[in-house]
Amino acid sequence: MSLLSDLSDVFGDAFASIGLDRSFGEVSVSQRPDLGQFQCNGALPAAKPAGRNPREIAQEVLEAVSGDERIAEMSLAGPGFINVILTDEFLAEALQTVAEDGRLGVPRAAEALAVVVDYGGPNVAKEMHVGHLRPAIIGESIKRILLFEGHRVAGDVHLGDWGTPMGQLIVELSERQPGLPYFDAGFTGPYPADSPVSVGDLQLMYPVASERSKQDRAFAEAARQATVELQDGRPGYRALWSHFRTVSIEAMRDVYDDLGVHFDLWNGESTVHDRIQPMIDRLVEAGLTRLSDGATVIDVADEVDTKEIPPLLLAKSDGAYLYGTSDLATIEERIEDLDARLMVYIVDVRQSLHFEQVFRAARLTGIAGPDVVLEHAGNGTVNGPDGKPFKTRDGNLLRLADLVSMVVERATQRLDENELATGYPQEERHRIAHLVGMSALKFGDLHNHRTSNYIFDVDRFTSFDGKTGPYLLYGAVRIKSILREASERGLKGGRIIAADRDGERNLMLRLARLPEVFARAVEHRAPNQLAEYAFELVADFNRFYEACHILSEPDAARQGSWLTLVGTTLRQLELVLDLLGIEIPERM
RNA sequence: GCCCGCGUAGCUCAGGGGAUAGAGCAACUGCCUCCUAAGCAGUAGGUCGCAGGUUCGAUUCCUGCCGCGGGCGCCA
Repeated sequence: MSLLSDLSDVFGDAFASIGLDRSFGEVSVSQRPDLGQFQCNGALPAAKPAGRNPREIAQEVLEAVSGDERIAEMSLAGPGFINVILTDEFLAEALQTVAEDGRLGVPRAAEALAVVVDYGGPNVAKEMHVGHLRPAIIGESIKRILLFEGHRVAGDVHLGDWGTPMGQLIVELSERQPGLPYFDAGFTGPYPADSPVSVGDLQLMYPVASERSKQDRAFAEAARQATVELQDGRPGYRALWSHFRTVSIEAMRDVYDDLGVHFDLWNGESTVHDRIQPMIDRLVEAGLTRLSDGATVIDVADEVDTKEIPPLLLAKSDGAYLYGTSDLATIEERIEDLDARLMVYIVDVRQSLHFEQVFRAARLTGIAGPDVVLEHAGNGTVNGPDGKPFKTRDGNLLRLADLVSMVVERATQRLDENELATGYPQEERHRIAHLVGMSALKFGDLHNHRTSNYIFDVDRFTSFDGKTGPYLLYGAVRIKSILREASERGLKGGRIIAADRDGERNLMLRLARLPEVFARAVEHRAPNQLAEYAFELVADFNRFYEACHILSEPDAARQGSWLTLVGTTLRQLELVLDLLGIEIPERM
């Protein structure tokens, strides 16, 4: 399988052979490359329970392993570290296996699960802003990671399309355009096919209506009433709402398309509306709820809790549902309709208490059985250069569409400054600028840990130097260029042979590490692990490129080996960047 | 008040119980008759917030404190 698991087996056997637990044989990549490629520290934790000296144990393990043809050198160091260096022949064989593997060494999950990744969460009629950036980028990556692991994954944008704001907009519009048939209770239809409002109109109306609800009690009451009627199915309101939803989705899709973020499901709170009342009735009948100040709640606190967990509100005292209610019903819907076994929510970490409540409620009510995993993989925020939440000069949240065009404009400037992609057709140049911009944006975001807040800095992200998206794209394009040139000269990749210099050996060692990195990314839902790997891979390739002049190499076998190595590097880079949602241009 | 997260190089950030804590930027020194120099090689830069504890070993796990941010039933 992977180099690390193979080596762990070897050392596990050795520990077993001297009567110690084989789990002590775990091998990791060396932290001291000057002393070895890999290390096994098992003798240290093994010493205490065995009541023995760790160096003595390490010495016996070392002797038990010695003679293994795959290992070129071993040494005992410090209090009981075992350093390992592989033979170049074995390393070459291992890489040959990676090169021949369609999955580049990464195993599939033992069991393919139906998974829903819930990310996005924009609201109908409301402009998308910076706050929607991280869930979109991280969610897209986590979806791709789980998909590659072999699961059946559906990404759900999960719109906010069913709450009080919908009623507010209906009332607001009824005042602005009272003559529309949607407001005429006696109208028998059919309603116009075209929306009476554009998404721009909605986005202007939204804050106005929202503000009025706070100031004007009559308006708020009318909005509440409209919301109830909408949810009860009043035809005119439903028809109008449907227009709101449609024009909003069109606008969202434009932004998401620019970001390369794609959803399988455009569901929302409204999707589960019909399930909510029956669900509540059932829970009430089962005695799982209670009334609290007129509201229907479900207690989710547990005696062993160290913190106070308030009950989840299923229905307000006026009978209206809350978002926790639809979240609970959505869990039920996904299990029943999609047979979902894992749901991952990529939502701001600040919502963690809410998810804790919803997940507990799902458990307590039996909606989610023990075979269903519910997970809130929270994300941090995007901050401005001052370290505070990103705002525009006038104090508003930056529109996501503006952020995207800002990055693409800066990327275009960078191309100009560096006289790159000059002489290309205008259309290709635009495309390259877009891809460079997106790589900058996404890598700038994803190389941070999922839960950290980070400072957004266009200049730094779009820089052509250092740890940036453009650096990765450059590396990938350079590799493509070499392979194109090789192909034109009729050169072909051959079997990988033993490395004879560091630049080559280090690239091989890097390429063998993907399985562990991928496993870690899956386990922690941590795309930054893959982002870091992509950077290290390109950096190792650049060193290899410096040390090994591929196209002029006179030894045909070595040149063939190098070409396979270059090809494998490109395939891994394409895979990893694709898992991050980053697309590579053909040239730049 | 209770709970959650963060505090690592001048800046932006990684870091999986292990040895000498890393990267990028910024600073400084080198390398283009050679596959894209958007690159490579090197130098310098640290009480890992503070104090305890667990451990053979703690930046990592636990407790307390300080600082910053966030959350805490009828919004989402």
